Amino acid sequence: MDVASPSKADLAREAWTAMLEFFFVKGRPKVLELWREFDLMPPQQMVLGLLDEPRPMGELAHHMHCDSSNITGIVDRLTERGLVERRAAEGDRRVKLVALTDEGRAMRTELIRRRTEPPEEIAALSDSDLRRLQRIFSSALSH
Amino acid sequence: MDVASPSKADLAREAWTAMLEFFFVKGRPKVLELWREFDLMPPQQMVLGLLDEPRPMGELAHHMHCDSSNITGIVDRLTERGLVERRAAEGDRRVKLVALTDEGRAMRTELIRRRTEPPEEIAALSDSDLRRLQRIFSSALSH
DNA sequence: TATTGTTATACTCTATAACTATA
DNA sequence: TATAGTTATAGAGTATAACAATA
Repeated sequence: MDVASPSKADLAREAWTAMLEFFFVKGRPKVLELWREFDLMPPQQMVLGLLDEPRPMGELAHHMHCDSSNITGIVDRLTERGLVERRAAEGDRRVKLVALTDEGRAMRTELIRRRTEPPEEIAALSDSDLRRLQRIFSSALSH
Repeated sequence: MDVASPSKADLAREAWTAMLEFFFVKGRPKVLELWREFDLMPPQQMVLGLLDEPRPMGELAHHMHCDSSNITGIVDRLTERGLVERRAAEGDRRVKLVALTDEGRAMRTELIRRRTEPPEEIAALSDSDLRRLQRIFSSALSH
């Protein structure tokens, strides 16, 4: 092993470490900023984000990798804020569909707009870098 | 605006969205896995990660972007587990230094090793992609 | 007076287990 | 019996405000 040319595994680990640091440490202030701006904790933001259409409680729990009992509380709080409502599902009366209210839909749109605003360090990259990132992570998401 | 060549702002937003999805949605199971594996919640992992050397409570709070009252509880729980201890700081008796125990140091090493293991989707990238990622995010971290 | 860290309080998230209504 | 969702409970994270010890 040549010290000047690290193994591929080392290279991957270095790159991964830098990315973790960027997203989970340097990016933390932005998470806190959105939390305060919308007065929505991350799990509430996640539920709002999932509601592109009405979805059953269980489906929300599945996508959030948490127990469905948590979803009850999260949806309760979103309901108290007037952002979502529970509806009956046709065909199975055990199922409750969570649907956005008009206010919830407006907040979801604004939240997504803010969440997807790239930070300066990304926005300033070259077209070549941006295209490469887009390709790498779109591909990673479909694997 | 040509539909086939999106503006740079759009390109940046697309790339950023894919990255957010990859790290915060697709990556969530790995976060939960480490949580269970070490029985350490993310904030406890973060404190352990910061302790490359003994640090004052306030410095931990600063790096975690949270109130110092939270650190009291987190350090209490790490102390009960025998992973860290509070020490007096020389020169200012108000300050308490949080230091790893031997057991804490061993767990920190293992935790960092596991955290920095790149997922398959990254490990499988070409050398060229990996080098590009390394360059982009190292640079982003120093800005 | 100002700063460091703790305590008190309230709310949210998280999991597990027991429960209700429905299938 | 099995499933969808809720309730009960306990532990952890978060913030704010009030406090003790020290500077």
